[in-house]
Amino acid sequence: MVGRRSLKGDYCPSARSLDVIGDWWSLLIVRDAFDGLTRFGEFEKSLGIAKNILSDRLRTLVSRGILELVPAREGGIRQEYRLTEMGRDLFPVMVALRQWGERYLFGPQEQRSSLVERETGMPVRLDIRAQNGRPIGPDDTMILKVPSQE
Amino acid sequence: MVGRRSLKGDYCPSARSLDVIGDWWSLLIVRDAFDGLTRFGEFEKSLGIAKNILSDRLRTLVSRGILELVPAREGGIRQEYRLTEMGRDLFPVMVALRQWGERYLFGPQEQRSSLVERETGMPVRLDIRAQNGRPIGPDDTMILKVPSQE
DNA sequence: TTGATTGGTTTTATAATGCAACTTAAAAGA
DNA sequence: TCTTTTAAGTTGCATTATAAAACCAATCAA
Repeated sequence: MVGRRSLKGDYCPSARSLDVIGDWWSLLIVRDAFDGLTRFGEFEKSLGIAKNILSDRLRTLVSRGILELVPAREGGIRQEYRLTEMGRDLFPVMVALRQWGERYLFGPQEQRSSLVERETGMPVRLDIRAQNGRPIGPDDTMILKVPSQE
Repeated sequence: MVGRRSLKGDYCPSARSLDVIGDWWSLLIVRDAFDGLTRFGEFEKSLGIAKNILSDRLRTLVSRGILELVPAREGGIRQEYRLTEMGRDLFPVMVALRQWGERYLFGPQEQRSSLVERETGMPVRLDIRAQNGRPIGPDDTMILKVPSQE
């Protein structure tokens, strides 16, 4: 590899997002962070990731504003990795990935973790709607490219 | 690398999804497919991806059921890559990535492509709701792990 | 039927990844 | 206080994935 082309300058927001969080590990770390993990060792154990890679990914996620390094809390913890607002706003991405995986990557009887509303225990729903609230699919939409890109 | 650990057996649907589409290129190819691209050369030109990598990714996406290889359409086209239903169902993932990128990865005046409803030209909205329709965020939810995982 | 285009494969170089061993500093224990 | 343990990395090396470019075969246009 001579160096991956950056998509920072791409006019497509999806492309820029993937440029920032589109590698193998970053979203898995974010998933674990949503799940309440905060410490280096917790991520390491949960993901089975090599220490140097985890170190690099955490550093990158912090530098990009998705995680922040909180110096300490109580009881001897040195530092914690916590989701920033930017990181928490990846919630819809995680939910969308989860829904797709549930539908296509599990057998009918297969056990899976599930995301539920805290109060009711009912599953969470994600849907795409037009401004008027009507649910829509890909065929109801189109991409407006920026002029210079055409 | 000695071979990335597969997450096929993970109980978390997000993890399995990332195992399938979590590499650098796959979702970019899917994005282009949503945008109407179907031919090898179109993807190559749009993404600036090396041919061997594109070839490998397309083969993988087909083998996983996200794209399908349609033999021909009209006028001597050899073959086309088209989204399957499984692939089209990645739409919410793409929209979620797009919304996040729009919010955090563009300057206020910066040009960007936008996803709009075809009929009205109005932007598309994505939201997460409880079963009763109330919009909710990450703090309103929790993960139910499978028993054996605990 | 010749030349160009499409859709790849092969080859080779380099960057990313993973593993294991090592380091450092803080926490816990005696 | 001094030692031991643990957490959180860093470093070095082997391996794999990726990229670029050259090559190749089947179409397609003329």
